[in-house]
Amino acid sequence: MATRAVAAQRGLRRLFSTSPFPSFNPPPSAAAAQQPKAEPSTNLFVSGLSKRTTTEGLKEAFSKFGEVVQARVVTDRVSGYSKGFGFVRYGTLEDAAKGIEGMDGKFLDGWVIFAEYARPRAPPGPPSESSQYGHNMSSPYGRQ
DNA sequence: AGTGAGCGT
Repeated sequence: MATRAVAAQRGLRRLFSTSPFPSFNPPPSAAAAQQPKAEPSTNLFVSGLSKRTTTEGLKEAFSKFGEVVQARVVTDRVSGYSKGFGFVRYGTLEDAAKGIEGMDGKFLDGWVIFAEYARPRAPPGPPSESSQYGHNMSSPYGRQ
């Protein structure tokens, strides 16, 4: 038997084969905490990247399926090494969809990569003192 | 660390 690499990703799709109780309805709020399919977005989250994969390599790989406006491989801020995942932004939603269908589960630099719609980075909030990094060089004033 | 799931400088 050949070893097959099954892309299990993060979550498992639970299928409802048959309803044991036809009188009852499936729980509406049971799995409503998370959408099975991410909302269409021009931002793509790409994981499973090789440590050797860089931003231009990622952009070149995804540019074959659409116009990549912005691409970035997330690297450590201190060392500068790749964390193994990155983000790709297309110009349109359809190009983003083609990019996912074209690159998800494919190989890049010897590693299987996973492409999906990325979540919103951060909600546009008011100027707050919240800082994810050490220094808090806040300039709350002069902000429009 | 060469770390291997994940959502960003």
